[in-house]
Amino acid sequence: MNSKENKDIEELIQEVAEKHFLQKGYSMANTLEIAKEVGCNQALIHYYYRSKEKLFLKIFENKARSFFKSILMAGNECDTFEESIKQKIEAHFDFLTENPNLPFLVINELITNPKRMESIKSDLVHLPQQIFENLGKDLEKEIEKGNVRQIEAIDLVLMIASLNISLFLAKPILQGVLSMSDDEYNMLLKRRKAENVRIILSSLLP
Amino acid sequence: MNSKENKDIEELIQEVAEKHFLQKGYSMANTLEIAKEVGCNQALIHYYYRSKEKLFLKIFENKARSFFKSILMAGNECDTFEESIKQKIEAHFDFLTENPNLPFLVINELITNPKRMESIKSDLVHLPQQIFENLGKDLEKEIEKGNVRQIEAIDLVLMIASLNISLFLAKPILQGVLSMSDDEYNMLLKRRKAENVRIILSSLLP
DNA sequence: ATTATCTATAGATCTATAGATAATGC
DNA sequence: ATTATCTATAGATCTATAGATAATGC
Repeated sequence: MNSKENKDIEELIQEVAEKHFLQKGYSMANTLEIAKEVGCNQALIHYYYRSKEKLFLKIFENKARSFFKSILMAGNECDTFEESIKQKIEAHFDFLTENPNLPFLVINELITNPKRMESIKSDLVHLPQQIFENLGKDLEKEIEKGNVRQIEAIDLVLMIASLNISLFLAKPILQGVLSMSDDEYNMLLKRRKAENVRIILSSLLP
Repeated sequence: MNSKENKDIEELIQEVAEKHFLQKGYSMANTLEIAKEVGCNQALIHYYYRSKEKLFLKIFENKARSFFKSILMAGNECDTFEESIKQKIEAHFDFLTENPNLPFLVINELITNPKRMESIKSDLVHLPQQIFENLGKDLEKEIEKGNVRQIEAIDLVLMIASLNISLFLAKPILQGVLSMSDDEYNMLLKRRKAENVRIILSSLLP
């Protein structure tokens, strides 16, 4: 509340909307509840953003971009290959810790509404390039040196993303089915972060 | 069409609804379109199932149960521990191949609507037991023998589930961002199935 | 007679817009 | 004067129900 009072309502609408979209996805979020939480009426959202769809896209395109980039962002100035992979995994994990609902949003929207892909595709055409130019070349070198078994960059990226992201998608399952408390869940996260590094590095050995 | 004509409309409604719920989730599926595809009017769905919610629960409870059981169902009559883990991973993977949208449905519903958990919880209270009674004990034995490193059953289950399920959740990403064709995606699946077995087994080594 | 299926529509929910009013900047 | 905010409501969409009609089984 305190810090909110000073802000632009326009900005505040976007922040609250972001929260709602991340928790419920596009179709289950609604402008009336967003307005309620902002403390304005529902029409004002349209005054600033024209439509629910435009408001969503403004948020989603940014979020999706950072989601996809998060896996490649770190570890580029490391001494050893092993260290750079470790950095990537941990940075990705930390990003997810800060954005725990983001995988749900991106996956949910891309599965239920294929048109979403079009709106973010232009941001992402360079992604395969980036993967292959950086990680792919590093991998090739290490494979040649005999430090790493034959593996494609895409498989490594998939493995990292899978092991990290699943933990955040599975939160309600872990808490509901296995009756984990918040504390237990957080402890699991911490343990899995280290485990994921270990698993992935050991799976790269020849 | 051919085989559909003979069936009960009641049964047909459930089948079509299942398809729609799996593709769109509860809130984005609607009874009018289900009726259209069935070839009846929308009121008939309520005649048989009373409400959209009741129709959904009838489907979801079954589906969720099989989703959770799928990871434990195989490999109980194997000669070696290694073989039994391999069987479990592959059986789980094959189950997902037959039910590629099921992870989306279960995860999506549990994240967006916490009440769903209540409706399936009674089916699942025995799950932790099952995990620990079977897999947990096997693991302990192997750890004692020195064949397997120290690891908890829950971590092994998480690893298997993560690596397998992610591939099916990521389908639109793989096809959209990396421009994979159906064929390429299916080849990736096949490769990953073998890879997942390999990764998991190697990660269990001391 | 009973069960299955249809038509028609009420009622809820949600987005979007028109038009009124209040706040702000010059 | 212009911009921000509000009230009120149209219009779309969807679920659910009431009541009519058709099909079925005895």
